[in-house]
Amino acid sequence: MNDVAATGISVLLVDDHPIVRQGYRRVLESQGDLHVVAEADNAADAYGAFKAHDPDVVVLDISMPGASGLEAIRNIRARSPRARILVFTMHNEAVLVKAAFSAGASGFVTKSSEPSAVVNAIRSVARGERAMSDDIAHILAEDSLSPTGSVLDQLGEREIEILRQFAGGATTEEIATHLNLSVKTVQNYHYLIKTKTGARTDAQLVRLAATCGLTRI
Amino acid sequence: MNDVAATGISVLLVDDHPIVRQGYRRVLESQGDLHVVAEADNAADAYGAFKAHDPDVVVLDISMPGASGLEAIRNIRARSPRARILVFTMHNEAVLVKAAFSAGASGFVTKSSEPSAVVNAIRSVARGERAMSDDIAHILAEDSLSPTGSVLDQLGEREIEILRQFAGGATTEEIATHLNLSVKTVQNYHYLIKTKTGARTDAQLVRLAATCGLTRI
DNA sequence: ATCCGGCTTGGGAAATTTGCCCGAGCTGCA
DNA sequence: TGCAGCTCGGGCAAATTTCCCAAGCCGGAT
Repeated sequence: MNDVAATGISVLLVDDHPIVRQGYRRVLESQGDLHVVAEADNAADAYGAFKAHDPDVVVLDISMPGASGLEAIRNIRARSPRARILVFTMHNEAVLVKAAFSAGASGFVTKSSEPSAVVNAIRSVARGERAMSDDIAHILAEDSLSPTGSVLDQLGEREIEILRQFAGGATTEEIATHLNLSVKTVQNYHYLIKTKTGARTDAQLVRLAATCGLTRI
Repeated sequence: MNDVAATGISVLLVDDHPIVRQGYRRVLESQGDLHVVAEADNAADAYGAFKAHDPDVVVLDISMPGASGLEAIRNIRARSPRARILVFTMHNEAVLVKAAFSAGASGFVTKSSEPSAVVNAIRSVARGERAMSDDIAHILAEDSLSPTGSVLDQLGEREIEILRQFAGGATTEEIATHLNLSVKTVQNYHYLIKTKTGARTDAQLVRLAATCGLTRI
């Protein structure tokens, strides 16, 4: 491996919003040492782009249609354990953060962070360090202290993803398509989530998701 | 800068993610005719910034924490009816689009749009035209409904009451009992409300009720 | 090595709800 | 008088939800 510090840091941007990618690209490139060598707008393309360009850092938003972003992380890491992945998203739920790290992410930064925090996180991750924004650290700290787990802790990763999409207004079929599952499976998850959380109504489910920060209203 | 009209279009950016604002700013300013004169990261500051800078166009994401973005639109328009507001968000639910337009927005563009579509929308809005991205036009076309009013204006007294209880988490039977109606009638109202508002999902209904202040979450 | 438990994925079948059509009573209004 | 709109519910096919079950997989415990 050559010296990253001398040549700069190559970045693969993964986000489903074209304009957002454009913006990030400009912000990162204005730093001088960061170079966006490729972009992808979905989890499926992310690994292809990674393979083709072998970037130092992958910056990706985990809230994408198609396969879950967590899926993408595992995907990339399974084939390239050296990969450095920085999750960059608007979500800040403790369960999500933990899921991302255990999936193999090297860092987790929210979009509420200052641009400087984001670029510093990219540099940290490129050096092989772990990185997270202050708000994430705070949330993880609180979480580790609280004896009463959030309701979401009872839910598996898939369940959380489905709950998020459901609360966001997606139909069962849309979720099935996004996640490449059968409608039947999504229906079963829907039911499972309700029983696990104790919600007796779809509306209660949405409120629950909202109060847990899974969705914004 | 003497004549704004001759020198380009001044823009106020409202989005709660600093990095995202940075990115938009760079994308817009690279166009030459667009100038970001101010930014705000919440609905409350948006009007202050508007008053201070009198921009030609306000570009804002309605999915912000704190006060609803719709609130912000109404706020600005109430005091400055000339204001041109372009909603720029990742959401693409028909109910939200209609709510935004009836709140006084001049345009609605999703973040899935190409950057060129976004800047063109800004130019259109600056000229006083209405603008929306193709996906939004498609969604509204499908929706193909009555000329607007606030979404709640289409609903009768009973419908609103039932929507409130439903969004609050009540079961169909519970609502029927509370209001002394047959379950069948409540079911019919449920259906009616969905078709009238264009909500395709119970979750969308809850979100709608929440954004209209019918229920708190 | 083996077993256990949990996650994920779906089948099946009964129960319930939805989607959409309908009619009827009531009110206000032209 | 008549129309229009809200309120209330029946009917019925289609879809969804509700439960229960099974199989594969994986990680941890024995």
